[in-house]
Amino acid sequence: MPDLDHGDDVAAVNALRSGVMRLSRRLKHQRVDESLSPTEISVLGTLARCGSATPGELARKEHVQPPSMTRIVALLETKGLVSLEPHPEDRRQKVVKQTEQAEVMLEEARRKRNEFLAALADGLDEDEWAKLRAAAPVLEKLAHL
Amino acid sequence: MPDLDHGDDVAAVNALRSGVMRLSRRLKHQRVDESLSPTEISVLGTLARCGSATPGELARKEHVQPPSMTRIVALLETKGLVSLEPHPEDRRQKVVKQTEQAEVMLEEARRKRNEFLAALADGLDEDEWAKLRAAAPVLEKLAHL
DNA sequence: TATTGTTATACTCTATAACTATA
DNA sequence: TATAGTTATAGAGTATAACAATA
Repeated sequence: MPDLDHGDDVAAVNALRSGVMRLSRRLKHQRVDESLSPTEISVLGTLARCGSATPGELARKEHVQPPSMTRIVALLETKGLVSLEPHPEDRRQKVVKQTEQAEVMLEEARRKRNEFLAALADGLDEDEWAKLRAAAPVLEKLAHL
Repeated sequence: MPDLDHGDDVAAVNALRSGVMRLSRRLKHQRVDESLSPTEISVLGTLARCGSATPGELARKEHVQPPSMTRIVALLETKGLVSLEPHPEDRRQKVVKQTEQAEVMLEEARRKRNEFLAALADGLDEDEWAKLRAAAPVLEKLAHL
């Protein structure tokens, strides 16, 4: 385990928390699609990686409560971005899958996101950008440890 | 400007956004003080660094609208964590300062935060932790570019 | 009896619009 | 006329509690 007693780590921890909270607020407003909340986009991203998942699995991965995921999945289904199928082995559960429309949407979203971050990245030098690139997967890991 | 056309950067951008959003959700729940929202804590952190600021300055730094900052400052004042003084040169403005109680609280908060992150950090190796440490200030910079 | 998911409800945080006071 | 801050109101997102269906 990293030694958190050092002053450097204490400062880093503060910067990390503060940076994550403020940046999340900015990203929340810089939506790739006005009709999609950050969590909805994140769910679609998860489905794109995992193929499919049950509402319960999605709730655990996104760190929201089951009733919240029920609502999110229902909204995504209304928008035609996911389909719900019965679970093959357990009739209590459901299987959430992304539709083809979601794949098209994600591709478009990726393009817009890159434009936004490219604009932000104008203020970063190559070294700073490299540090972010290196930390990105660690942030993801930290998010669901 | 970093070249965002590369596949690596596209993947990093996705991981960055997704990681920041999910981690922010976790941090939101892992509050150092149940009665303090993440933005309230962030405002206190800013005041600890800058000494004092006007509500308008705080709103810009935290990326919230002025009416939201009015409410946040009012809540912090109710809790005895900030004091409001008249601006010496402009009677429209106010000066927000942290109280001694806030300093004590922040010290306690830092201790609890470190416990929480130390627990999380159990799942990271030294190399991953170093990457986070390096990226933390860049995240902060990105948050208010 | 435990678990998955849903329904009903309430809360927290933030935004927008309209207003007041000062520059 | 422009700016700093406030008041009033609305909306988005999530949580908790209670419930239904299935294991």
